[in-house]
Amino acid sequence: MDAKTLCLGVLVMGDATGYEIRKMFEEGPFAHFQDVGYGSIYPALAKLADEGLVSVIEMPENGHSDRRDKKTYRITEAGQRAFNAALAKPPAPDKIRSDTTFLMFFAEFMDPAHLRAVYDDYLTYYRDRADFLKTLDPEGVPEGRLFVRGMGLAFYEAVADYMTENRSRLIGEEADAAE
Amino acid sequence: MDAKTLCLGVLVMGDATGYEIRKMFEEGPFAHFQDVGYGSIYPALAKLADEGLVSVIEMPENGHSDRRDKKTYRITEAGQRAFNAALAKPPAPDKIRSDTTFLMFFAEFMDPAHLRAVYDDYLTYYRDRADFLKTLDPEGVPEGRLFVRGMGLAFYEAVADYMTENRSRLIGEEADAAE
DNA sequence: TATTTAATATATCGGCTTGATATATTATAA
DNA sequence: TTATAATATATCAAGCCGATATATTAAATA
Repeated sequence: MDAKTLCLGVLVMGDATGYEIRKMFEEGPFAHFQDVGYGSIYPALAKLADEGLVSVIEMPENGHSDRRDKKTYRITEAGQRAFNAALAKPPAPDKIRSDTTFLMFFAEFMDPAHLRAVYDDYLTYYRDRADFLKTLDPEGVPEGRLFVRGMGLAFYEAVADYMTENRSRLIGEEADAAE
Repeated sequence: MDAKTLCLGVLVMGDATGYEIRKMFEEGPFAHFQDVGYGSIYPALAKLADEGLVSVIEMPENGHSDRRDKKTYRITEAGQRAFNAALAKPPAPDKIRSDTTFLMFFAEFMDPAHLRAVYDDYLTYYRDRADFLKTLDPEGVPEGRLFVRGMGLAFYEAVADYMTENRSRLIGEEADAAE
């Protein structure tokens, strides 16, 4: 899924600036299964505007502001069609990059204290992500989004539970005593 | 984790060609949490050789072969040190790219038959991956690798179970009847 | 046996992404 | 009032990705 399609996906849900699009992937509803940075978003929006798939609204509501540079993007009808076409294509296989898992794979080569710190940070992160998803209100959210949210929760909890139950397999007592 | 470190990780487990390194990430023990292609591996191996972190053995065992181009790589002592140093650094956060999840997020916009095909392919893939991990023999495998294998299994099963239990939320009966 | 297909193996290249950085404004907190 | 955090756009070098080209060797099929 290229940056252009990801941007269109955000824009079908409503107008947004490049900054707001980024937030959707950093901490918003896409955070647990997609990522895209400014370095991809701004060029993608420029191309989409070139192709007529989005329109640019410079400074919408607060008309009297001095702020010249804020640009809000809106998907066009052609953009809607392009997005639907992208959804109709067979998706690429999942791609997961977990450096932490790579470290745990080589646990034998690692300093026990460092391994323990990495392990517990990772476990905390996964538990926090799961807890966060549980706080979200399902009211008025389309079924597709709720389904994906539930799948993210299942995933985060499975990993966190596994790491809680199997911690002693990688983390020795000395490492715990060390702090 | 850059391509150089990933290659070193494979080589600490034994000598390998670029092709064999790739297989480790495509279908081998790293398949469920890392990926790297030829376009990264061959340049990385060249750089590692330049820096003295790996040595190159051209045509090892079958001495009389006509095959001139096969290159087997072996990690050096400096390479071992470089790898240990890479393991000691704090790992980057996980990065997940699931185009299929992105599609399911926008289930409302999709053709039901296509959604169903995508859904069931994905579910089958996850179930197959889980089943495959269960067939592996734990005999003689270091604890770190077994731990990671178990975590992969927990992850695959959690997703497959969720998708089995919640299928009807996204996939209607018409879509099933359509085939 | 001959031929085709699949697997092994190296390598490159354009386009795209990543992560860092620069810059400036606006809102909030101290 | 001042400092800090959040909002916002943009660019760039380095590196990665997917596709492609090429060739050999092993296995399967006709």
